[in-house]
Amino acid sequence: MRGMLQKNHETETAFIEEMGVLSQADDLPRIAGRIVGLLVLEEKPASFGRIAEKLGVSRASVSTNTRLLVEAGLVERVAMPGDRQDYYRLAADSHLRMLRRIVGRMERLNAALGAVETSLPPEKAEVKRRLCEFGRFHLATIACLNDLAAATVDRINSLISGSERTS
Amino acid sequence: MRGMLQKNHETETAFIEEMGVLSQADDLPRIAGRIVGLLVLEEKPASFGRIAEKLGVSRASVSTNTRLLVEAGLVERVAMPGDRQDYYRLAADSHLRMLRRIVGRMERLNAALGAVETSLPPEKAEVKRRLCEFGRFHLATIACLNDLAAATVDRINSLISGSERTS
DNA sequence: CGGTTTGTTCAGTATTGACTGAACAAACCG
DNA sequence: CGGTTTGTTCAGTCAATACTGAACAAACCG
Repeated sequence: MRGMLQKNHETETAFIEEMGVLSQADDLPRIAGRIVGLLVLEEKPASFGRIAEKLGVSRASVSTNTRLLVEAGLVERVAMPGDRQDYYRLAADSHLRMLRRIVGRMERLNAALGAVETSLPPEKAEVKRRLCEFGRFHLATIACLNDLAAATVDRINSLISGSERTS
Repeated sequence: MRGMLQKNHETETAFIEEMGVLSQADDLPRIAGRIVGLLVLEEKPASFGRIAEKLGVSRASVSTNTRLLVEAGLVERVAMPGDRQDYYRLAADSHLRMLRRIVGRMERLNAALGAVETSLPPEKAEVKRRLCEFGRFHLATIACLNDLAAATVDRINSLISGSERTS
């Protein structure tokens, strides 16, 4: 039984660390990703102090990274009545936000791509063709992800209307 | 006219730099991304020396990063008859490879996610529900991207069979 | 009020890993 | 063979930035 719990704990930290690594690929500090990972696994909103303690990081880091996450819309700050501490939980649409971040990056690349394509002299037909294909591919990916986002919005809406959020 | 060319050059370097930044989000050094950007814009396969010169980086960096890119399947090393230098060009399916890298990362996260979900005690129903939704979302995204990949494979095949690659 | 708890900010440290230079290996050339 | 060109490798440097500690501000409590 003890072994079970230990193993459980290990997989949890593994998951949290994995989220941390992943976050680096998303222009976010590793701690930010670990916070997200922790919040995914938390039953109730987690207090500022709890986050610092559980992850073993300074309060400064918690402050900075929660701010980043709230700005990115991935995490929500919630107030607990009768407690002065700040509490945090995953945003209901955190998936969407992550998706939108990816899409945003692709769109930025696409803009640079379009600019260079139009500024290219006509004799570079082969390069133009390649750029065009590149752009087409990106647009297809963006469209695909946007569809997914729309579908997810629907799912969330139906979930929320179906059963009210546990406060 | 001179201004045109200048502007053209600026957008090209802007594009190359953008690719460099993007590559960091893909676990690749910035120079690797810049090499890809350069190869996108090159009419013919680019020589080892040309890459180093155009990007203003050391031969060591070119060597390391081309190796990374070839290993990742994003770039191909080609031989030019009568020239001892190595030449590089974009892989025909470079888009796909990038896509697969993204999918691979999502699958890795999904594995950690599944592990923690099964190891979780039954009383944490809310967390389980959240994890399940998270996983479902990832699976949907992966499926979506795989469809896109399949479609792209078709496009490439038809392109190749339609007009032979200009050597 | 002073004292405590909580959160922010910022200067400084520490770490990570990209990038380089130099030494090396290999293939060509005279 | 020596000399040249090309590519690789590796130790070391450098830069970017994540993270911390400490000083600070703000809100609460006695």
